[in-house]
Amino acid sequence: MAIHYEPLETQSLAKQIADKIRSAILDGRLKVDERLPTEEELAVKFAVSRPTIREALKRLAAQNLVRSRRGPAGGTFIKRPTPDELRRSVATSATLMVTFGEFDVDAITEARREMERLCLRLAISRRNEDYLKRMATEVELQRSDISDEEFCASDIRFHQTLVDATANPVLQFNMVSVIEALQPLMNMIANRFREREAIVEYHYALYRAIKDEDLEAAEKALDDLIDYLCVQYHSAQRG
Amino acid sequence: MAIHYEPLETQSLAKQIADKIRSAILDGRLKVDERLPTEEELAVKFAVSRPTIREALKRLAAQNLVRSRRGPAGGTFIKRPTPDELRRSVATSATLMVTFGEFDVDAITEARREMERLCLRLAISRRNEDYLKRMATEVELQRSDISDEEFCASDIRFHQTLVDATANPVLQFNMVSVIEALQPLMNMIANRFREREAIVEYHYALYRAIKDEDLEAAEKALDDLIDYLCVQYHSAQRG
DNA sequence: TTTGTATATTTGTCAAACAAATAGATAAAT
DNA sequence: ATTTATCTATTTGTTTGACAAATATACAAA
Repeated sequence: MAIHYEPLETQSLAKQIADKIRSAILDGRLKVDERLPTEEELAVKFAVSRPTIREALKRLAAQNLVRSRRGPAGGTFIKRPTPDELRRSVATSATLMVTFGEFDVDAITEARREMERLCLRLAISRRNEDYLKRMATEVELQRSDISDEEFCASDIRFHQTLVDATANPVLQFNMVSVIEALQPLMNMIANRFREREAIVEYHYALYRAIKDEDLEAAEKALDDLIDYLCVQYHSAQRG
Repeated sequence: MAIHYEPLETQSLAKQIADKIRSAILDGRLKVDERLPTEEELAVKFAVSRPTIREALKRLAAQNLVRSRRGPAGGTFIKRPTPDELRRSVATSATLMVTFGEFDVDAITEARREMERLCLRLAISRRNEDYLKRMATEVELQRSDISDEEFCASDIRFHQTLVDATANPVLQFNMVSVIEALQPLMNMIANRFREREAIVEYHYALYRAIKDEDLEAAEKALDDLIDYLCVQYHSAQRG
């Protein structure tokens, strides 16, 4: 019988130190804007050299958990990651899941259909002129003569606005990854004029339905849009 | 009028280098398992010192994008983050959003109610004995005499299993943050025996409804559970 | 054929120093 | 007296050079 030994994994000192400080931040033993000791002092405290301490701090900086400033009043401070940084981090994770094939197209479209439908319902029940105006602006833009990149960017903004209209930050946070995950597919089919035109019309139908507070029409427009994207995708796969 | 100058932000060399390599990874110019040049060579290539290169690589390591090994066949390799690492990263981001007050309890419960209801529908339509068995096991466990920590962990597993039953990896990925986000609230009320008992009964009702493919009963059980959590939370706030 | 050993390579760590930014104190000029 | 310039101390940013530790490869010995 094969004996399974412990990983024994002697991790690098820098990683161990980074993990210690991170958990101190996450469970509140270190508070936001608090100043860490200087790198020199940390080196003494952890009995390692300054470069090792720096590697640890850079790991934390990569996760937006600390920031550093030079000078006498400088140092390394506990930082509160901004919502935008956290959203961006989630979006990156979602993109990696897609590029490494963890999400198949069917799963992505199903999730998006279900979740965006849900957002639709809430958006209509909280109908708000401001968001409607922003959606109309994006549709206008998409009808005009813009580049494929601008079209894709506008597409993202259109759907994100729809999600923002739910007035629910948790849904907004989660939809980032779903919208982002579908983007490669959008890019693929956005460079054909006919496809773009069709998509804009679905967007307009969606906008109108929300404006009229017509849930049924809105759900149909969303279904049609996603069905259309699926068909286009599968035909592109064959062709 | 105050003039707003550009940030002018001269970022550290290590950060610039890390960002360059990261974008090369993300848009596929560097492929998984590919070996980067040695730290020495990178130092020459970017015209900086080795510690600076190392700080850059450690930033990437913190994001699970590279791994390093010592020795002749060692070096720094492009790594594909595992789904679990990415989920953990999302969970951490969600936790930070909660602890920094970006999500209020109403938004969290609304999102969870809506999204878990959606998962419920899919889970029933894809009813699977394996997942049902796992849910039953968790309910049994929750009925037994376990610590509060174990109870909370089991609660997470119960709901995660429900989500897994949708067989949709995108939903699974997203629900991590919603389930995680509600956890502080769970912890708060899990240390009272009566509350625990009530929660288990809702879990059991949920399990039974899915087993019987009774969507209506399942939605009611979920609603009741979340309503109960809300009531408990608000009474705890007052008390 | 197996086992041990040397060797080269590469990351991990350390030590000491200088560069650059910057807050605060001090001196100079108006 | 108030502003401006300069100095100084402090802290992160970066460099250099070195040694330690791990490990794949080749080679020698049993």
